[in-house]
Amino acid sequence: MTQDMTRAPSQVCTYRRHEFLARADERKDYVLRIEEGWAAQYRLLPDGRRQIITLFLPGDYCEPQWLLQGRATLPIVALTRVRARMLPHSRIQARAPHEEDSMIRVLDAILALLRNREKWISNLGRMTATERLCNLLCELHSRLAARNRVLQDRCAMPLTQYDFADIVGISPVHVNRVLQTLRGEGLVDLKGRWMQVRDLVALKRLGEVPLDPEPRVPRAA
Amino acid sequence: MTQDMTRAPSQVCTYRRHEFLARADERKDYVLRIEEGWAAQYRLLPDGRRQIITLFLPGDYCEPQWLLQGRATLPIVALTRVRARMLPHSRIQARAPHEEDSMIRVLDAILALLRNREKWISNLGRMTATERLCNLLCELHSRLAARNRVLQDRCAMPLTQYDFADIVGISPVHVNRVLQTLRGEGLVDLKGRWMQVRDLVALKRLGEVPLDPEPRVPRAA
DNA sequence: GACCAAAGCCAACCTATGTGAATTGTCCGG
DNA sequence: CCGGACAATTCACATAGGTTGGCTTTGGTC
Repeated sequence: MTQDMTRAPSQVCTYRRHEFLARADERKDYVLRIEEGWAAQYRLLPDGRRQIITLFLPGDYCEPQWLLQGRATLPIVALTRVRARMLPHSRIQARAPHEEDSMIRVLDAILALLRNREKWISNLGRMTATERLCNLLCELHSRLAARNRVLQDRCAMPLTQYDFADIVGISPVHVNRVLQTLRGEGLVDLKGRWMQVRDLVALKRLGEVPLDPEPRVPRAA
Repeated sequence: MTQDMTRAPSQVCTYRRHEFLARADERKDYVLRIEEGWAAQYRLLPDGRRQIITLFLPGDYCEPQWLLQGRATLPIVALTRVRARMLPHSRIQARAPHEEDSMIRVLDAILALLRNREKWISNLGRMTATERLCNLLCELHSRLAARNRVLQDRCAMPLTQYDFADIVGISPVHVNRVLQTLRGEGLVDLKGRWMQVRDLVALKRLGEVPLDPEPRVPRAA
């Protein structure tokens, strides 16, 4: 369980669209690293309203906190066909700090999640529908770019308008309205599972993507 | 720096209302444990819109992730007079796992934050103003109860209606409307920095506080 | 015990976004 | 090439919640 465990090629698993990578409260003695495809973690209200909490893209660790808590808290569903690598906890712990899939890297991923949620919370709480969508598109664009998955100004965009709705907390109909406008103004074009970003700067401006991350005085002061 | 460092009584600091416990991007080589008072972490949009991301109550570690990232990401402001204990990283690392303020405890706090944000995201994204407020009130009630700060059905409630607004993402005026209704229906009474919970069950029901945490089939399936 | 600022409250009006339901487009397997 | 299912689009109408502005109460301070 030392040499073999840490050297052996880790297991690869695949999921079809709509298949679960995790269910709520399931035990997990591994962490996934997504190689291909998209997945979403969500919460469901009793009456069927759904809110997507996290998006997992290629290269992301899917639920790094499984390492620490040993179980899933929310369901995770594949939005496309997904290929992922299973990284058993033991394997991660055996890695040297600088190596791929080491403890440090996974902890870092947890911190990144935490910070991303700060952003999502302020999006949902304080931004308009248009701002939220632009902000999301910018986020996806930059995450994909960081993984070399943007060619020219085009990248894959497997999310349906229903998915968008469940991420930015608006209705599917309104998603459609906003996307039409953005398309009309020549900012982005979503068509057939692909996104073409025509004016990234304008998109960032609309999405309030922080150019100056400096805080001001709080309202109360 | 071994014996002395880990045994010496850690430094206590106090902040007045509206004073900063942290500013964005400040270096932090300690974690705070709130002993008394409330604090809030927030994001500010360029035009002044504010969204509170985290509330820190007595007993909470204020920004456990400072341990891992060594710096603050967002400003934290005192909502009341606050007394907090400074726990230097070195001190935390020197603790045995079962002790107070050990590494494990702090990591646990990070995970708790992560999970709490899942809830806040789904609140903001998919619940109505009334649901959000009820849910928040339930959360605060239970967090205070866990720290033995609820007597009978009363507890301190230092948040102003502006604060509520910036937490649940609605306008202060609407906070007022909703609170009036809740008061009128005999569910809760917010008056002069105190909250009296008159019907906790009804409050939880309105706030969608999960009675069955089981997930259903996602919309897409 | 008067004063001031902050917090709470209220009403009239307005708009961003939701809802319901029907129509069209697209893709995939047989 | 056809049928079915899902996705996108449209439209008419409804409403939750935002905004503005003014008034009142509260609580802390000198």
